[in-house]
Amino acid sequence: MLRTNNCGELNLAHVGNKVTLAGWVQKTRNKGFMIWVDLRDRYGITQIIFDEERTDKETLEMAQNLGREFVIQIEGTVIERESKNPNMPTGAIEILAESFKILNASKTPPFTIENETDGGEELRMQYRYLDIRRNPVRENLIFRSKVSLAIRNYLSSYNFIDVETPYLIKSTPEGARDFVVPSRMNAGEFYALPQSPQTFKQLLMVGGMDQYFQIVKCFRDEDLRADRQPEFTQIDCEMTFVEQEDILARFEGLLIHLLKEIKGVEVSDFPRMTYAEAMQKYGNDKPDIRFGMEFAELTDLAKGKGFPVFDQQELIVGIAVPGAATYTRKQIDALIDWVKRPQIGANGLIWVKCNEDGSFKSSVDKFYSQEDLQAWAASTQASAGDLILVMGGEVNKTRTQLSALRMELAEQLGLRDPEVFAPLWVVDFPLLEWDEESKRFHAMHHPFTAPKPEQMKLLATDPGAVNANAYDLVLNGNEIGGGSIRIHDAAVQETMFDLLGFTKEEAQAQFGFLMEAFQYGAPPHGGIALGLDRLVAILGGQETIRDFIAFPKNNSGRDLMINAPASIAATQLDELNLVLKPTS
RNA sequence: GGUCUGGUAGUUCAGCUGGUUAGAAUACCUGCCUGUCACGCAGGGGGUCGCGGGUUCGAGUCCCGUCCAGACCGCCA
Repeated sequence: MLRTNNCGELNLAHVGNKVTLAGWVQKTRNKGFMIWVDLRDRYGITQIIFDEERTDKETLEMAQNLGREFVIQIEGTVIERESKNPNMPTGAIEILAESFKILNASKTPPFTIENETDGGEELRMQYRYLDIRRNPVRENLIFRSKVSLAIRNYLSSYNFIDVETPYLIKSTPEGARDFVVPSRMNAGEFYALPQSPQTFKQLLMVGGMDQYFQIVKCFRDEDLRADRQPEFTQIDCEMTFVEQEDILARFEGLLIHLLKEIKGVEVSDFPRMTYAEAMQKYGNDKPDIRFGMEFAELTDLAKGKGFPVFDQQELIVGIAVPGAATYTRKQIDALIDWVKRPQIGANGLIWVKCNEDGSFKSSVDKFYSQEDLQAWAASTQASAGDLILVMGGEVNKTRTQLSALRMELAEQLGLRDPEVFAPLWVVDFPLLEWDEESKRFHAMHHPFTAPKPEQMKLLATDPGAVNANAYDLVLNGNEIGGGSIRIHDAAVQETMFDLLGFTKEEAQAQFGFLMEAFQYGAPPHGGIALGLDRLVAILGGQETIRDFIAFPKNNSGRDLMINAPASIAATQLDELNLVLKPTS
């Protein structure tokens, strides 16, 4: 061992001990007569002291030349500090250096290795190994490891078996774009990296594994976001001989366990909300229910009162913003501009101030009486001092727009407290979703999701109306998991592919193996997959997942550190039977 | 594919309606300093203002293009 102790554990009890420490030079403070060196490792910082009287001259001179991030090994004695630092765990002691060795010098790092670094995102990603030396990033990774372990412990205690599934699989047209890997041995053919181990976990159920889980990388070749990476980690689970209730109970238990274990927070009995209800009350299938501002439909109240803008709208819907009646003209105009941005795309925003004296002041006073506005206030559950904001238009669009505004206001009003956790289940998702562009149905969840048994007949007559036993686990406005009861009957699966526009041949070519498996005694089964990156970030009080991933990719899907993706040699292309299209 | 914001010292940023030699903080280097711990003090070095073109007597500043980065929309079964 190059050390007898780490840099975070020594205290007054160790005074007099001869120790050897190794670590990085965090900082040196050179007073001439004395040099202090803060030595850092994963466990903490210990102050090393060199001084004129107690250190030999040569060692002292060598210490003058130590730079930030040098890796050194020092031998010395633990002594009590003359002036202690109560802010650090090792602040009562220091190491009087007798000798030290530079294990490796360091160039001056491009940014400071401090909790509050001066480095920007790009630079930090380029030198991720330096960023990981900083406490916040290191703690996030340790936090992730803790969450991951708690998940394994929980699932193992309920007899889930961890099984690895392959990464080199087959491309399918449904869902996200695949990352594709050329096969050298099979000219002109390609593997795809899994978007999820979906079919494999179902085949494990057919194989009698009964309860499976895997903490597994998944790959989707789609554009990135703060909470989306092209490779991400799922907690993938599947259970046999279960109904929706069983799965919800088990995974509600998992989140309860995690919140208690990791955050010391007690939650129970997650609310259930149907998809339809979520859309109606929050305009969103992953509502943040840490705060109110629920939608109130004002269509009947606002139409036919001579306000031409509203008279022709399909839906008129409002929210009451708590305590915002004091907003100035300027603040309200800013909100109106905000919803008019192309990203939101609203035409406008009507406002009503609920004055303390019970009267109302609105942007549509010309068209609506105080009684009308009173009715709006009652409907939106606005009280004195609140500001009612109302939008109108086509149903889905308007809900989406108002939902974005609701989230923005919550952000502005500080209602999204990262230490408050409000989980819920959104259930009864539609099985299919009509896609205008391709003029066909898409699976809302995925093509293996089972229709609700009592609605099976509807499948032939009105497939768009069929719901599924599909559910999402939502936490603080983020979808952290989703799953369903699966189809286990070959004929039903075939019908499903048919509805999704597959020909028999296509279905056979792409998923024949699954439908064949279903003919060998496939048991009823269902499951769920939770996004680990997102879950960890939210538990850690953040919504950007990058700092919880050791080596994340940037907005354009690049790894700035290793500079990937990169072109490959012509010989490699040859071997893979690939020809590059010349870029114009 | 689209919208918006940004790119100036190693780093994070300021630089107004175009006008002397482009600044601050921090980091770095040198010296001083008898208990520092965000040490302090004095001094110093450090810039192709992303790149290309244009307008102008004059461009970090205005215009066009382009590249890069970030947020978002589309997309993400």
